[in-house]
Amino acid sequence: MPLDRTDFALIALLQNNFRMQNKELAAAVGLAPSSCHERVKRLWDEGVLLSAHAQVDPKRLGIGLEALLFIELGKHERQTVDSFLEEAVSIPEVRSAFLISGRHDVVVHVLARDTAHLKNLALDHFTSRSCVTRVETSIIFEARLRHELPHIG
Amino acid sequence: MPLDRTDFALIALLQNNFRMQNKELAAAVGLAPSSCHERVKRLWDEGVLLSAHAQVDPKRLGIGLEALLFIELGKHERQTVDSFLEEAVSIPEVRSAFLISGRHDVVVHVLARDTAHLKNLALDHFTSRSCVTRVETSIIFEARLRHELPHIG
DNA sequence: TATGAAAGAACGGCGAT
DNA sequence: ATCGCCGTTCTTTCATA
Repeated sequence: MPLDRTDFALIALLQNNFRMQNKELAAAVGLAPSSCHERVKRLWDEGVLLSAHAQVDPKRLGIGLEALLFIELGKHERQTVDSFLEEAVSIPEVRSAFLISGRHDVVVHVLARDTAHLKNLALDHFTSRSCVTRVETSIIFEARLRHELPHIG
Repeated sequence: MPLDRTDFALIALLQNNFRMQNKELAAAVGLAPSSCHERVKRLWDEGVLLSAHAQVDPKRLGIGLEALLFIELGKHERQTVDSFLEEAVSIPEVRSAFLISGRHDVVVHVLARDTAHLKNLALDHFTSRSCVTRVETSIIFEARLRHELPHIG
């Protein structure tokens, strides 16, 4: 049940490149393909590995602009907050939504074609909502992502 | 070169579930396996598909806490900003870093074991840096992610 | 471009160590 | 828990329409 060094190695490899085949994986961690296959299967079965996703070039989908929306909510009741988050993430242009402590209540990462599209997005889906008291929009100049989570402890 | 309806369908499917096999994919878009295979290969060759990554349960890696750090920089010269971003994303606990317009300069998404770990992270890697004039830390209560990008236009 | 068939490679389960 | 074996399945190429 506890993960060992080999498990962590496999997890790191698959986070960085899920296209790797079992044979390569096995070689990379110094295991026979069959043993490696079994370990990876166990990681799926135990829920350590949750899913896998392809990453796509946003430009090729017509996305020319990304932004963060910093949102303040008027009410902080559970119902209000939950449904706001739920509806936010159901908007296609929304990539992620974070409910946070501090000055802002929610941060939303959105993708848009251009500034006109972004404006409509902000106005139609966020500024206009009754539970939203304030929206601050920040254009993303550069985004750096890391796909590998640290293993702590 | 331009993407058609089938390409978009394949892209959507692979973003949501990269574990899908070519055979399933083919059935899902109504194509023979060989035709489907060729289209997916073309998407890789043309750079529409960039990479694929496994998603891991953070709890299983000892991560009990996520936070956003809102950072203000003293200098906004290219060199300062670039190297700050570069070094930020090279910290294992950093999941993403965004250079943005507006009140804050950089938003960093970090993962930590607990609040003590988060404190050290903030103090050692961010507050202490000479180019950083201010760090605001927000705990993430809830994070919602979407893996499928919208196709616009 | 899409397809079906054929060759090649990988998967996935089993028994032994 | 690891390994090698082997039948099954999928991938991948190619000739054809």
